[in-house]
Amino acid sequence: MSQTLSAQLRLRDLILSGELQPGERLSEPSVAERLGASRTPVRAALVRLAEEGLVKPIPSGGFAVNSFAEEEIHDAIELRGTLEGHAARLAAERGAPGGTLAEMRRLLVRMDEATTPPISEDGFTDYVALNAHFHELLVEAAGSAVVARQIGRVVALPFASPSGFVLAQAALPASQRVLVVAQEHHRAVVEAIEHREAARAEALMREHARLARRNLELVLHDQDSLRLVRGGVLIRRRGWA
Amino acid sequence: MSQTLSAQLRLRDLILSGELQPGERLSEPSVAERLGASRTPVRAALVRLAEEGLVKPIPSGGFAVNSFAEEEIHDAIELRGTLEGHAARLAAERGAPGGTLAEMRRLLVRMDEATTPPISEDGFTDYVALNAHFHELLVEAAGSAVVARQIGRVVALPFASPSGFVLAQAALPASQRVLVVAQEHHRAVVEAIEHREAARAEALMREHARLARRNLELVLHDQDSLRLVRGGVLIRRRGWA
DNA sequence: GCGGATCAACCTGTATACAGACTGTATCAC
DNA sequence: GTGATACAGTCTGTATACAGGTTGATCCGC
Repeated sequence: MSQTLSAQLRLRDLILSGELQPGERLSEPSVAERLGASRTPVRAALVRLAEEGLVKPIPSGGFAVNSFAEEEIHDAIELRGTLEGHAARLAAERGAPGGTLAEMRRLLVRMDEATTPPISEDGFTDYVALNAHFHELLVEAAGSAVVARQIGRVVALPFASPSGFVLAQAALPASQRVLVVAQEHHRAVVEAIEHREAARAEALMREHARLARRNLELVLHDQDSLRLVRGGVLIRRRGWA
Repeated sequence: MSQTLSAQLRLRDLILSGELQPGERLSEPSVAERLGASRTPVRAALVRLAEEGLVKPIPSGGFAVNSFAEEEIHDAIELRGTLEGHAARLAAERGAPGGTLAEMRRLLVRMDEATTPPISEDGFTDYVALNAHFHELLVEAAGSAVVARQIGRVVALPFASPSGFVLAQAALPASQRVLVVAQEHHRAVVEAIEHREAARAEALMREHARLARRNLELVLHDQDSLRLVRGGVLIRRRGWA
């Protein structure tokens, strides 16, 4: 693996885990020393993380760890809903590849299994992985590289991703009901794509993203569950320090 | 200005003007010599152009000038429609800043003036600038940095931008009618945002982008007008070499 | 004449040196 | 005590050297 990629991955981890605090300046020499690389790959990694949004350029040069207002995350999730709705609509209008749809149906069955009560902790973990895969397949079903790229950029922020709040939400009382509804959305959108019901497919994915928005609000006011959200340390809560 | 930024801008110009052919490999030393900079800022510029999409990473390392299939541009324009629809909906739902709306209304008047028949060539040029500004204001009206950033990324490709085909279309017979319709969309979307008619605002911007798609098709089969499209040389036409 | 191996040129990825700019602190004047 | 200023440390942006790998061409064998 290249030094640049390695630096990018490890730096991302350091930021998302909170080891590097939001607002902290990331000077190239210090990061280079910490990662055991030279400045050149570190700089390249910083540029890419800035593209992702985890890191923000400082006007006078260099980068600092970014932080995110509650409203921004709100917007990012809603935007994901619109984009996934766009993808679902395209898939329905143009027809999705049979193989992709078949795989989505297989996933549905496995997600059902993972979420039949009582849901174990492993069940939740499995669900997160399956859910992520399902959303990837949805993008694939749209058959558009342009759309895939764009969705990839929104989802790069972990708390905007489809599984961002699932694990944290598992600790909350309403978790099972939310999962049931989410799973119903999954099932319905596959059906809508199969039946070429474009408007329905689009509306479903928008509503689906709303579940994440609701989870965001619940989790934000529960210090403990927020710790379970990857990158949660980067979130600035309303009326907080 | 930094060497990196300068290299980025000039390299972009070289690519969009067709001086660097699609598919051509851009080796860092050759580009550096051509631009009179060293490899370091050239490499940084290439990374950013790759982010924009004008340049594509080669598996074995380095970059080549990218090219775009007709379908990709189709998809990019439709995606822009969805995103601008999203922005218009947000503006209507949340309420747009009064100053922004007022400026949009002033722009409408000036665009009317630029497009009252007979439309001069200057009229078209003016319209392109005003139209670009209008679309920027629409994004501003949504009041979401996340959305603005995302739209900015789609619009970075010049043929996916709101004014991408206006100039080329000016050479076509149906140009005046298209402009009348486009301008009606502009007027209606401002009205919809003012009246908080979110669904209408969204639908209008989607339909608005469809005009660009129609222009794309017209222009693609007219070699002469294609030359007027910035970045037109990068477009791979269906069933062409 | 054609396919494969060898070799040379070139290119990328990385490390590092250097100049100019910036930040923050400590000192001095008021 | 407060504000401005000078200075030192540090950082970024850039140039350049070097190693490993890739590409393309030439030459040889069949």
